[in-house]
Amino acid sequence: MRDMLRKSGYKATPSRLAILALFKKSKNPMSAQEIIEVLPRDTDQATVYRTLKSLKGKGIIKQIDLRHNHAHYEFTDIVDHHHLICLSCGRIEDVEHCGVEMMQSAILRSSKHFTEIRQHALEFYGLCKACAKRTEAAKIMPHKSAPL
Amino acid sequence: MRDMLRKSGYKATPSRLAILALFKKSKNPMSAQEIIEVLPRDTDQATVYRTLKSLKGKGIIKQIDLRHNHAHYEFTDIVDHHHLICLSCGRIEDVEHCGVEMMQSAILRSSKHFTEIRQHALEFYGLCKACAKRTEAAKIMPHKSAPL
DNA sequence: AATTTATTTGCAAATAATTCGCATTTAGAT
DNA sequence: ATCTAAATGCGAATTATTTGCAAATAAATT
Repeated sequence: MRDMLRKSGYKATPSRLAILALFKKSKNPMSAQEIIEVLPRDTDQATVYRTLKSLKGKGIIKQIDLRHNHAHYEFTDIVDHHHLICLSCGRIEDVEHCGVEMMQSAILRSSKHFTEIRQHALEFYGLCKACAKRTEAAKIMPHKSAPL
Repeated sequence: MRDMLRKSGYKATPSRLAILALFKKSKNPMSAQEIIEVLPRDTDQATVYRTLKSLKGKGIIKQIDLRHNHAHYEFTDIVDHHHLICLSCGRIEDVEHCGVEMMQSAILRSSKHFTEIRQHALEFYGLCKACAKRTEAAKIMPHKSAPL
């Protein structure tokens, strides 16, 4: 962790180490607010936002869009993966090994204006089993910070 | 347009018709602010946001994540497509016919908790030719409301 | 170990982005 | 032409994120 920060040209401060530790152990993407709440109360929100931006800039974490009205972030794994997100309860499940990389060269070849793809985001929105069961297809009651 | 709204159970008001017209003619995803600015000054921002939410709820438009710090929306086409987004200048190009639908049944089969996929989002972030040319690989100067 | 300095932090206040309550208006049904 | 539920405008509230600046501190240097 320390080294990871130093190699990126950042100082290894307690806040940053704490935030990185959080990311390492959390299995779901986290929002800035979630991090602020979980963190021992001595780190200011400005610091959290600044840290997220720095880490994102170096590719240590990446931003995920869950269609809530704020950003989520997660540790950048070796294995790139994507997400299944329940439209009703917000539950998240990882999807490993998407074949998207294979599409990229084909996409670039047929693109008028682009030469290079550096990242991609792929999320699936649907219903988890629990919600599908208690929900007649049409009537979805989205959770508090949820989409639809 | 009128019918589209009525069939969805909404009244066909001038604001809504104007917003739908905008979506129909715009080739890029639009943010709430862009819509508010372009619209003749007699539609309130609250109305715009409410309309976006309604249209999104019925699937008439869909929300797109461009990693700016606000949502974008675009008309839901018959042909589903995705986007190439330039990390440097923000330029957007459409990508037609992604093969993602074919992945969905495989994904559901191997999922522990999900039974149904209703939507997906797939965006590619990279560099357009112009930016790739004037930018030494490492130093990207992101545009105002841009990511990285 | 003490000193130095460029980074980083906390705080408080600013700016964005989005939503809400409520009185008034209006589309579309009767 | 009348009625009514739905939609709008307005202002104010919330939520999300960013900024300026003085004080604190990690790590390089002596």
